[in-house]
Amino acid sequence: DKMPKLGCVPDVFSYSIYMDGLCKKGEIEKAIDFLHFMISKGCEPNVVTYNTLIDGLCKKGQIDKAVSYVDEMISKQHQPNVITYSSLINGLCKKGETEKAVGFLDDMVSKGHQPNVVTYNTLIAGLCGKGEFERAMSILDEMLSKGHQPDVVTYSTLIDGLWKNGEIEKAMNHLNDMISRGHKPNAVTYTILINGLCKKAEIEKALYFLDGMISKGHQPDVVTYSVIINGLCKKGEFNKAKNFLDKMIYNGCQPNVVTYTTIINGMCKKGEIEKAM
RNA sequence: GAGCACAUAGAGA
Repeated sequence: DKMPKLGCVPDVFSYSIYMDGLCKKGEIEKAIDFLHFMISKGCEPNVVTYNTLIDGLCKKGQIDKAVSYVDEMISKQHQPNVITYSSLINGLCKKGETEKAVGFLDDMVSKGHQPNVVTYNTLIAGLCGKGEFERAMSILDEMLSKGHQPDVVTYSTLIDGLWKNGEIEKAMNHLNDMISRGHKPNAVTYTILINGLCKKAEIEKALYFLDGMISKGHQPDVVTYSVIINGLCKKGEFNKAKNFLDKMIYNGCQPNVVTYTTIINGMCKKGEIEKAM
């Protein structure tokens, strides 16, 4: 609102950034109104503007509406790109509609759009989340055969999915595979492994991996700490859990609502209501 | 010469 008074007018970047803000807040109705608003101000939305809105709709599960905006952008001569398709595929995956998501991938290929590593990762994550590992692996094969190198996200996704499905051997095979291919685990990869070990109550090993990640220069974040605190609480080791809470704060990592809920719940489940208070 | 404008993996209940 103030921009014109300051002698400049918002351009498509400004509008798209604001649009993204509305979408990230989940205010999708406002985002749709905003699309019309910017047009009324004489600013034509571009591919990024549409992608932003389409992703917002997809994240709300409104795939059909998202597709209608794909049609609209096409009618305005804005061709959907790999990000548009990735958003749609992600939306379908998050709804568990992996069948359709695979269909969209085939669709985009047949229309001459090349999926990239994010598109593939999105689909692999969706398939892993549904326990459809066979299909996830066939997508992995497809990306390899097309010359797309899996990245740390691809591998982390597979490791997490397989481990949570009890296929720890296979998960570790992928870990070794990624390392031998020259991809280093990052903080998320380490956290996935630490979580897997904590869930098996193997805290010692988990802490060994924690040391490993720190020595490789990856700082544990609020998720890493929360995972460990959860593992300790589930074993009733509240003093150690409290030590980690202190340690994370000391290390400049702010506990969040999940961290505290983890501790409070852990204590309450073990009848330690006083401590929780 | 200025804008990290949009998509993917990890925690509790």
